[in-house]
Amino acid sequence: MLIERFLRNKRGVSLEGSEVALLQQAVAAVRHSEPRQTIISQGEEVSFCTLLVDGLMCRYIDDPSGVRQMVAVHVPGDFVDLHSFPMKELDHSIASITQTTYAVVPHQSLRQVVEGREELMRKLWFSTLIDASIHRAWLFRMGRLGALGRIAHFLCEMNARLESVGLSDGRRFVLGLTQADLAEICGMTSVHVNRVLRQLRERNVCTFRSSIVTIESPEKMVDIGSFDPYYLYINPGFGHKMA
Amino acid sequence: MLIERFLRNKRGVSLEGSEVALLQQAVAAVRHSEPRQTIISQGEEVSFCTLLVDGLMCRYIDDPSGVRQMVAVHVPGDFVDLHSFPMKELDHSIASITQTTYAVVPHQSLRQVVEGREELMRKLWFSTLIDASIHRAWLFRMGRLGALGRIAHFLCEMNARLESVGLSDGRRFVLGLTQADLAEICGMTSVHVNRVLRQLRERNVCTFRSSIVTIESPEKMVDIGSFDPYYLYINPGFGHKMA
DNA sequence: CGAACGTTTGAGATGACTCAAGCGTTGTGG
DNA sequence: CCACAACGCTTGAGTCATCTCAAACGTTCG
Repeated sequence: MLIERFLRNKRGVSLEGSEVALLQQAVAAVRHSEPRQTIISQGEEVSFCTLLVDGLMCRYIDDPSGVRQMVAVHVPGDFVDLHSFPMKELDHSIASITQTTYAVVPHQSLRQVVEGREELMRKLWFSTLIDASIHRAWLFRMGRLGALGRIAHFLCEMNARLESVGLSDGRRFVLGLTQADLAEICGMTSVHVNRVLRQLRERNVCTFRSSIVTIESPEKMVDIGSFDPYYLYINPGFGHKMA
Repeated sequence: MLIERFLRNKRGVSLEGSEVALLQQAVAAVRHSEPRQTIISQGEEVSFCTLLVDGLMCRYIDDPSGVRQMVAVHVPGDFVDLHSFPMKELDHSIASITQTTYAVVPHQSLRQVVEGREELMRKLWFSTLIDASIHRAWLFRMGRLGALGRIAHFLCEMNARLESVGLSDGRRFVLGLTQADLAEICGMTSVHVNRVLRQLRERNVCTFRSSIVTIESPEKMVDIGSFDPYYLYINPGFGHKMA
């Protein structure tokens, strides 16, 4: 069940059994990566897409001076670079953060799968647009929130996204990021990330220790981060998914 | 020729004459707006897309406290909310900045147009992915550049995008934004935007007066803004488009 | 045990913000 | 045709958030 998490619990879209089967068949290989490996470099021409099955990946742009800015973090079930299917080349790089397992789906196979299936193509398109929506929320975060708000907003997002694929209980989850990673995500220095995390801890809002995030006060978190999960297009009823 | 600028000079994609005609026929109405009008509000269910023909529009997210963060600026030829076609609802609002002319394209018509035309659908998809790519560049801008760099980067982007649709000569263009708009785009205050613009002027890099931007030193601009236009997916050979 | 890595803390520098006031231009009504 | 309101731009002074540089600490792993 490599792709069972893909588009799971997303509002406005839902894969049918036959579509899941088709995508499953399009998987050419399953691979593993060590932490902190570059999977695809900016500008490379790519002929396949990467579906993250386990672990965390990120997408980043580097500065001429060598500092990176992460532009996306991916959780299991994300089609990390589905946009390479229509685009062929990427404007950024992709790397693993933790150890990962991922499925490789050749563009060629995708082309066959969507042939004559506009509805499925629309769903794939939709999936890339959620990524764009997340980009916009990140822009809001960077533009309008201070350091405390940025970290809180990001952790709220991770909580919501992981919960929707069954990897958070809504308050506690494993997040294999370092403080330096958080800095690259939120556009700040790791020193300042450290101070902000301490504040969240001292205010009994949230703790982040050895890769485990515990949200003590979801209300305060949401408030500090001005977080509204609307942009994630998560089905509000996803808790009752078996109904 | 309402849509003649759409996807013009973009690398990796090019509309055929028949496709242009089809899209043209899908236009249900042409409308005008005054400056500073909300066109679509966040959360609204939409049944049509907006193709900007003339003027500037923006997309923004507002803060609970009422401050806006712009997440996109659109120039003529942009399909402002093509993503509403697969998504149906928007996670942000859309507003005009200047007076605008835009074409209204019902989702229904688009559905008919793409039916059985996967290649055209792929091109539309591509177009929404360029927006996502621009979002990522904005994230880089916000996360890694200081105030001076942010303004320079943004003006470089506008220059490149406007040039690709014939609205900049490569150094000089009309940009109907106020300093307060620039602040909302770059995540800073308008007071500070003002000081940064003065710096660019005093260093003979760029001037921005009464809606006219003049880039005196493209080299310095690119350098200050760490600008690499790769992410815009503009055809490098677009100057020779008639060849 | 030592190296490598991530975290923590401090002190000082600086970039960007806030508040506040003045200026210039444009458009409108008397 | 003038006066004034509205809006956007400009500038100054003081404050605060975040960064930089630097050092020390803890843990993990070979």
